[in-house]
Amino acid sequence: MEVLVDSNVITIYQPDSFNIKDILECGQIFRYDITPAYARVLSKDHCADVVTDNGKIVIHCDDAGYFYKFFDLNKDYAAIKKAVSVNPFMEKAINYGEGIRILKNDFLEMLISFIISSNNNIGRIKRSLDFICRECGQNMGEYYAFPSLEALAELPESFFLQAGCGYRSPFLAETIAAIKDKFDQFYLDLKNSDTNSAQKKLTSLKGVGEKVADCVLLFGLSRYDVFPVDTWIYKVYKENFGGELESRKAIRQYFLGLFGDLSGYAQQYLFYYKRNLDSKILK
DNA sequence: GGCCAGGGTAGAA
DNA sequence: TTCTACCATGGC
Repeated sequence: MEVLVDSNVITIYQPDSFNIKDILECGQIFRYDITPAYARVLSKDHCADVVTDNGKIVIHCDDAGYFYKFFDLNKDYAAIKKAVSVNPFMEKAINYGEGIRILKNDFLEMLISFIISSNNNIGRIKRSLDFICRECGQNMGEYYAFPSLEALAELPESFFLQAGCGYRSPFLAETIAAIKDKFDQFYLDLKNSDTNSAQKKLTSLKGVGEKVADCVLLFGLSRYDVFPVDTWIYKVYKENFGGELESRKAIRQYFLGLFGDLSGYAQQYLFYYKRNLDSKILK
């Protein structure tokens, strides 16, 4: 595909592996609106409007450099698909989610979002995050930014309860308090750590277990040698990979052995396909 | 009205 | 180290 980048517009001619519906609805992002005609995507304090016409994709945004990276446009997804297409089920999953790209999203936003995600559903996660941004994020005119860490640190636990975060509210308040004065160093530490020790550092935060840490690593730190095991992955392992393992940790290791450094991509195809298949969401 | 959702924590075994 | 009970909340 050919990508043209202007200051506020990105144009993709003959797109390959880019379908905005697949990208937004595969569970990696919670702040977006989508209609058949167009989609609005929010990340940190940025906003992009995506329209598809005649097989050409046009992205109007506030910072084309940010969204060129965000949409991972400098990557060959055809090669990734070929590599993770290890069996007929994977072929079907990849065919279903052919337009998926793993977004390079904001680390802090991913950390907060996936703490909220635990034992929760995507609809409620979206509503909680929307409330938090509307009440606490900067008003950008047509949308609200994700709140700064300083703004988040001002919020009492009761605010998160009001946002519908339930029993995760004290986890959020505690984790925000723990990182607020050392965020830059914490972030640099993670960037400079191998994936296993980065996961350990993340799980030391309240509300962050192995699965949430894997999601933060995948979507917020561009680590692809991870494999978040949620309820859908557990199901697809049991029902479609003939799995006899029981623990999430063992299932994670099984898939890491299968997909290696491309595990994160494979996981997204599986999650999206299985969830939509079982929920009878047709394309 | 019980089950489920992009699970994690604390305490017991 | 692994197992269990419990955790808010809304949609179905």
